[in-house]
Amino acid sequence: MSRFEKADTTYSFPEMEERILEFWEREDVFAKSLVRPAPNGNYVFYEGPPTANALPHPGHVLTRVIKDLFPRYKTMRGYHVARKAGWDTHGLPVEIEVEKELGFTSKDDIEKFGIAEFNRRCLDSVRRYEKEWRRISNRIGFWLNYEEAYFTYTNEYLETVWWLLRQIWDKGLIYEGHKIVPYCYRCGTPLSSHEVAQNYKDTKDPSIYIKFRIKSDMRRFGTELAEGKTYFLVWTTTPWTLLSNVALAVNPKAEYVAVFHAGEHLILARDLLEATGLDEEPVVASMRGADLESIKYEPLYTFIPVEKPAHYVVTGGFVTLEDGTGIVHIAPAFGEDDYQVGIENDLPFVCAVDERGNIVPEVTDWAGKNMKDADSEILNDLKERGLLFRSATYTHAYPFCWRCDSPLMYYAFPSWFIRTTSVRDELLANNEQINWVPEHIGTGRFGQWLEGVVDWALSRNRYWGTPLPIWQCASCGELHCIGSYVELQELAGFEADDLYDQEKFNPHRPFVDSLTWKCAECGGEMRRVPHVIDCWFDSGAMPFAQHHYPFEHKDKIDSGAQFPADFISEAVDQTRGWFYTLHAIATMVKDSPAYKNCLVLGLIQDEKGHKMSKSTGNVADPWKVIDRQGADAFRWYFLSATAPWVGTRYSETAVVNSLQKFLIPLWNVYSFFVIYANIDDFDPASDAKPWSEREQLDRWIRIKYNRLVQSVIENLDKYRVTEAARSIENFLDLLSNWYVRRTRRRFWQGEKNDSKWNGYHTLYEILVGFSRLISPFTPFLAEQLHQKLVRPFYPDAPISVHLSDYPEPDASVSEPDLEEGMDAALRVVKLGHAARNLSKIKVRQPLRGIILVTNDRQLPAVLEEYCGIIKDELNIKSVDWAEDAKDYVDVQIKPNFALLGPRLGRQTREVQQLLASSPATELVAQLSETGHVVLNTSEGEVTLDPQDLDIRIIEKEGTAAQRDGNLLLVLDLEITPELREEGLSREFINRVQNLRKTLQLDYEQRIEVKFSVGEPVRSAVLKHADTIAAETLAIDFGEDADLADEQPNVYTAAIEALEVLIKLVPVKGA
RNA sequence: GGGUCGUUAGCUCAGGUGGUUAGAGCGCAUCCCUGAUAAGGAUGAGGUCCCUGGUUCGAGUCCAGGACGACCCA
Repeated sequence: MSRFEKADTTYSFPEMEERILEFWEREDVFAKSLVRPAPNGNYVFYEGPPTANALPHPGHVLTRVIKDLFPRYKTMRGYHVARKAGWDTHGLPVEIEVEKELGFTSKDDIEKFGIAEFNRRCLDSVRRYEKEWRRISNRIGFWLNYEEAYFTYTNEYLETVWWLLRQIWDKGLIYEGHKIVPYCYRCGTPLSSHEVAQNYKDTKDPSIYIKFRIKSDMRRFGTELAEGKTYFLVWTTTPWTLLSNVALAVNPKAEYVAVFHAGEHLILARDLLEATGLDEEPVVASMRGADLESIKYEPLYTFIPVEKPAHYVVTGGFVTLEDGTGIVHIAPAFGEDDYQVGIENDLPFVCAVDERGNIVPEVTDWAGKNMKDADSEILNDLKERGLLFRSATYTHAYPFCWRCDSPLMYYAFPSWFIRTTSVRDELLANNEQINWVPEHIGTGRFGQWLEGVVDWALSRNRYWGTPLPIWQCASCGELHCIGSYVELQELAGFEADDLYDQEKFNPHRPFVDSLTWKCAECGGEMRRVPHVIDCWFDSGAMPFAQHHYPFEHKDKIDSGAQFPADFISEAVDQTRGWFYTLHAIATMVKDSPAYKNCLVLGLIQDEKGHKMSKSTGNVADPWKVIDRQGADAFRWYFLSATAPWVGTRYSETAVVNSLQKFLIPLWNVYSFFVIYANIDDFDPASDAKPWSEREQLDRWIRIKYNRLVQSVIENLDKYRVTEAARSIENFLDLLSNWYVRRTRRRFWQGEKNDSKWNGYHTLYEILVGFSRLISPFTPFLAEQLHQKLVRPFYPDAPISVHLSDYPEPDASVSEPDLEEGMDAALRVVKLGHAARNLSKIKVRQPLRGIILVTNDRQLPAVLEEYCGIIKDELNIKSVDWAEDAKDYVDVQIKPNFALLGPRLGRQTREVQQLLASSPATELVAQLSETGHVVLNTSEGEVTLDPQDLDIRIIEKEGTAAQRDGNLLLVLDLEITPELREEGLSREFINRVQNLRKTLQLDYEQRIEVKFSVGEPVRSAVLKHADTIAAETLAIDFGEDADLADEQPNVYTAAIEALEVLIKLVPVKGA
């Protein structure tokens, strides 16, 4: 009868995991973990909502592994971790996905198709991907509360977003302005930077130099310039923007000159004289850019009247001297820099081109023409007026629309902004309260971003998103921001039975666009502005919106129960995404950080170190590895391989490595335990001896285990995942390769004695504790151990390992002598194996002994109790300490640099040389006689005390010796006839054991053995017959000279080129 | 163009506050162990610690400049 379920060594981890998933589902384990007693209160985790517009890739799996680790850990440590799932459902990425499906190329297609239906398709798409995300999240054991997941498109969520916007509105932080965006006039849509980056092409544009005639008095720069024939020379590649020119910009620090050319004076940067071919002309004046500020010039065109002062020189650091003339023409409608300059100098906003790329009617000469087509006509006009200095063509990289290949234009769109610049100080102050892991993100990437924060461009000219809740009066321009559905209903007076059922009331476009009311000021019609908002605002609103705050669950936020978060974690690309929007909204609305600890993950790269992306097609499918190696292997790889914030090169081989390093050895230890516990019918619930009565090795592994618990908790509390995982690996190595290895013999003993029972109890307790310790890391294998080791014996135990308490370190577990001694023994054994290797004498051959040499006076006493283990492990008869070290070692003396360096300074090097050139033995003799060493240096005598010297022992040439620091081990290589016979008998045992294994005999199967072999093996085997019989479980053992290899049950083997015949017959019923 | 991180063995990565023998795992070679082992152990080969300069008695480590790579932002 077996108490423990057999643990095959040919085991499929993925299959085991599938069974455990079923078990979790059947028993509803996650739900049960949520209602566990939580004496330590809440640990708040925010799930950063994935945008459900594509399949998850390995990077997402990493994020989800980390996001699972801490909630599991904290739950087991007595916290309640609510962890609502969430999905980011709005936004351009989703729209593009649907546009692709429907084969759309422009916004017109969407409007023809119908916004309502288009939005419905967006929702369908999101739902579809959400299923895939749930499937993989579930498979890797990422526990989240999907039952109560938040979706950013729901009425509840959206209402909170409106409420938040209203709070920000009430603070006067929302305004309308212009945003320069890359824009395709054919598709009628702005493009995101990602789209722009897809289609840069080399293109030919006009390269023209134009003269702007100066109106101001230039006399102060020289009398020659007073005559009115002085011009600014300006370069541009977009003649059509000249229609919208309102200023010229110079670099205030650069040097400008006026040159005389063809009867006129031209002003440009000195550095660009040669590039414009004016370097031969006489320079009549020179000035700083700053001197030119405010100088007025005649506008080239006056089709559009300006309502503010314009057409003068401004200064700006962005003006470079790399090409052109060092004087830049400014058209605020058509460039980011230009727009900023316009704001800073309060310039008028002139826009001579409409949204379709055509010249506006006011420009009577070219009204209705496409801007590009107007280029040449404008050129001709300037030429006729004598204002064109030179024209050529110019080849440069320029972005084109990735859909229709039209050249993009940078166009100033009316947009709504949040004035985040006015809360910059608060953003920075709240950032101080966040613990960033790694630290540099907080001060670097994130902190610097906050310092240079710009106003948040909030609106988007799109369809599938949270509508901007701002209504404007068509007559007087009065604005109103809506903060709740009730308010909207009162104003707009629509019918809805249920404001939270989208069948009855859908706050999305197009319905919301139809709601209007009379302006309170003038009686005009209040209409909604047409925009939706940036979907990043949605995700940043999740701390509040996931609870429909403040309309419901007001207390969760106000009491601090679910705000701010204790922990969030996403990849580094979220720095300016979710990390920022969470922070900005929380700061503006609550003047608080939104999260206390933020673990920033590196990006997962492909095998060549490049970011995985859909467009390059190097995205690995995580399912392959999960199906083949299992989720635990995947998880362990991410958690142990490298620091999570360092980008990791991902490959299946790497996952296999981590499987072999951790999961397989652990499985083997478990399987070993099960084999012997079943043979001996071990009952874990039986009485265990107190630790004080157990063996050294048992107490030692418990000490190491206790240290492990301490280390894992310390590291996890600091969010140091890799360190925690590595300490687990190191412990497993000690458990498997020292504790189990050294304990095996105890389990092999035939009778059931205390020593054996102590071993079972110890290994059992360690394995059970270990399973809890690793359960946040590898939840499946941990569960397997719990189910097989604990549940059958302790009916009252939690039904899942994830419902048990996390191990706590036990301060009373400490035996410094034991720990030091065993560690030293390990060190000696390592040296012994190394020495045996050098001597090429295998461990099976017993040797007389080892001689240890050290100048550590404590070591012999420390090691005394552990000589038995050393002898056994190294297969030697004695461990001796050398009385006279000189026979085995030489001495090497070096300065103790850490002490002598600061004291001697420059002399250090000379002392080093003197020590190296003096015979070490003499120095040692001097030291033992006088207590110090005196050296004659060029700068006088130097006296060195023992602590100033680093005395090392080194092995003499030609001995089978190995050294580790100041411990040297010498192997006695002489093999006496007795040792030789013993060695041969062990060879024989090995052959029989190999046979047992080949024949797949049960571990306890008794056998009958006959053998036939020549000398010298024969007499060795006969001499040690009793031992051989005992070791191989042979109840009948003897020589049979008549064996022949054709006979049944007779096998051949070889010992040192000598053929051995062995007849092996299992004994029935024994 | 600005910012952040990185560059250490064939590969993947460790190397608080500077201290003279730079480590681990994988891979390779040789050997050992195996009555838990798809395992494990040992030894070996394999390093201009990206380059240049500086600080220092002493630099993989600190400073400056540069090269290359990745990412973010213009």
